[in-house]
Amino acid sequence: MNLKEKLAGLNKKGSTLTIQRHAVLEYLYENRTHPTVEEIYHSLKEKFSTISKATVYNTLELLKNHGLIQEITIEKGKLRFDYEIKPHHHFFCHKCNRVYDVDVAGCPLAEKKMIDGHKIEELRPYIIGTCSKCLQKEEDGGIHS
Amino acid sequence: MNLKEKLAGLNKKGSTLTIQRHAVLEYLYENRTHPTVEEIYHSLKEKFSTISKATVYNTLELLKNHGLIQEITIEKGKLRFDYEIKPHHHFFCHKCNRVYDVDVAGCPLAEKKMIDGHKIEELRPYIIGTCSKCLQKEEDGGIHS
DNA sequence: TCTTGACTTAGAATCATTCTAATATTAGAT
DNA sequence: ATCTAATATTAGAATGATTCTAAGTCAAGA
Repeated sequence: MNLKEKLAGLNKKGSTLTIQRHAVLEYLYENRTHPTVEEIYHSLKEKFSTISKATVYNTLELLKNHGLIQEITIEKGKLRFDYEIKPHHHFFCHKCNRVYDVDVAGCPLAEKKMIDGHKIEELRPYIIGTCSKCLQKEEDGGIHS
Repeated sequence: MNLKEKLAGLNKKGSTLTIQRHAVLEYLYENRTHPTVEEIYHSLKEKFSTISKATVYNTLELLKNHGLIQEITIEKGKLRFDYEIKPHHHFFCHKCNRVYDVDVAGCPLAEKKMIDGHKIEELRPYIIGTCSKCLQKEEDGGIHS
């Protein structure tokens, strides 16, 4: 879904499209790095010097509840958000704390609505490890040590 | 792996098996409800009135690093832990905040060591939704309303 | 234009986690 | 058994993320 559609989606669902909400969604549209709330807030603060953290949190919660963005709980103690809502896996590098999108075909849960009598509403397939960049660094270090 | 094996495992890996560490691991062995740190601490506090939260956190971190327990980041803002380390999916009910174990056969990541050049060290397959108990409650409510 | 409800704001409050510095315990050497 | 150095535990302070609060602002419809 493109940015305009999502912005329009907000209105349709009975929520006002304020300048702050526009800014948050636009930020996520332009930054596909799975930013933390702090990163989003800090960046928006430069454009809108009076924007409040509460507004950022409220907006992210609203967008999430409208199904327009995705919440990521891959890293302990802090939230990240993703503009992309199509189901996909996330890879978290515990060395550099980056989050990567990865495509994994053939997930047996992809089409399931229920499991063990529980209603499935969202999948959060997370993978933890060391990313290619960090592996490369370790290798470079290894050669000279 | 049974409790004795895990307790012995600690020693083998060069860590002292203190009474506190024993208590934490035993608590997880006996409580397979994926308890939060607060729940673990609160319960142990009744037996060991002087146990410190720092010790609980340190011990959980140690056990996790020794590969004896599993950390769960399914719920925003707080950690949970699982005695069971065999790969399995977790289901989080956002109505009652319970975490369930679920078995999902045929995960295409099960045997993979690498993905997109990243080294896979741990899988955290999380599912969010409404659990059977909460679905039942909603239904009961619906009948009478 | 007025009113009402929705939205934003700054900062306080809360909650989870980590840090700190002092004390206690352990394992290994004597 | 005693000593010692390293390791572990403790209480409470500090930090960091998130939520709450109360006051002020804005927006859409009468």
